[in-house]
Amino acid sequence: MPPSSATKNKNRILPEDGGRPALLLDWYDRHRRRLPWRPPAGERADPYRVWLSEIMLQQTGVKTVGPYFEKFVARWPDVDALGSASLDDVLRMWAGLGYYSRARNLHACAVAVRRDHGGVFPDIEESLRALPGIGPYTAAAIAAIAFGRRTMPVDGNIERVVSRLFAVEEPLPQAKPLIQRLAATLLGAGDAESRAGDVKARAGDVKSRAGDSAQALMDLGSSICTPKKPACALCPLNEDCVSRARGDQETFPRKAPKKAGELRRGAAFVVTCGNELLVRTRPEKGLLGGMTEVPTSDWRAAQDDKASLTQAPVLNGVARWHRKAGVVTHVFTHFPLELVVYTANIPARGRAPEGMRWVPIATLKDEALPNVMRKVIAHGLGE
DNA sequence: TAAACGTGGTA
DNA sequence: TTACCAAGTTT
Repeated sequence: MPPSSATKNKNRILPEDGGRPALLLDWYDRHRRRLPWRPPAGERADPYRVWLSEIMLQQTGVKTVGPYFEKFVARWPDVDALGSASLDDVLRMWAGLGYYSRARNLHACAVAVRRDHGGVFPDIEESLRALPGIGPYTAAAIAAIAFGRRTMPVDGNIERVVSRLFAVEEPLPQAKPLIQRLAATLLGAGDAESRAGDVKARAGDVKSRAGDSAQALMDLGSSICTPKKPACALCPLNEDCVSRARGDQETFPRKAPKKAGELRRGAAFVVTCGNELLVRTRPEKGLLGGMTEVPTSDWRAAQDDKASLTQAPVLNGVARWHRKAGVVTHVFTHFPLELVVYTANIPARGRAPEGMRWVPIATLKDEALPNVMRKVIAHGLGE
């Protein structure tokens, strides 16, 4: 149970919400970060930019996203432009950012907004939630930040802030519904007259400053209420924080440790002919879906180099494989990978094997190459 | 419901 | 260095 502010301080009459929403917004007005997708204080955010940034920011740091966001809005200034682009162009621009299903869903979402919503983002959480790549968090974030709807998106930052503020003992992810309810208490009251679906609701929605409240919690989580060594002395909610009062704030949120994935091994084949490289496109679904790669063997926990070599592409029997010294290592979310690299330089560039193609090495930077493949190619082409 | 899904930063 | 974390969604 959250502490009752009324009982906490008997000498003051506090609002039902304990005054936390006001403290939070006051802090935000003084400390809000300037970010590429944020308009100046007080200005309405562009739904397209909010959506694009929210998709990119899923499990991805602000610093990493910055340059990608700028590239995207420069090339595709609105959702209509993005929906008119080819999926391949979008994947190429996304290469290196990771979680590539996001790029596919991004494109599919832009197409759907054009086709089903007249090129305008719906301003209702439920309709947003129905679009590709938009889950519960992102729907609430867009509704609150771009449209002023009175709803509270809950991301990893807010889970941490709220679980500490109220000392939520239930572990994640079971605690999500409880944290969602507690987080919503940090929204301003809005207009008592407002009702969902009512035209008047907009006035109440805007009054609650839901978007600013959510972003305030996220800024708080990233700069003050950090995972380790939180700067509680600077926190606008510190007097209200249950875990801080007990001194065990760093132990929240409660979470079961996750098991590490098993190392997988395989071989990658860097085949050149003059200034061209042999590549192929991965299947649409699954790991690195739709991205470009050099041919590789399977990646398995129990894989030896000899078995890998038997899976080399067949190049009219002319290929002389050279085992490159060392290995390329890469860590995915759910398993680490170790690839040995074989190279071959063939004299005459015959037809590429089934499902593969030759690309000029000079244009590789324009390919939809995930970072693991950039590492492999750099290793194979290096000294 | 739990596992799949990238990459880079931080301690 | 290992381990965790980052504005989660999909299946």
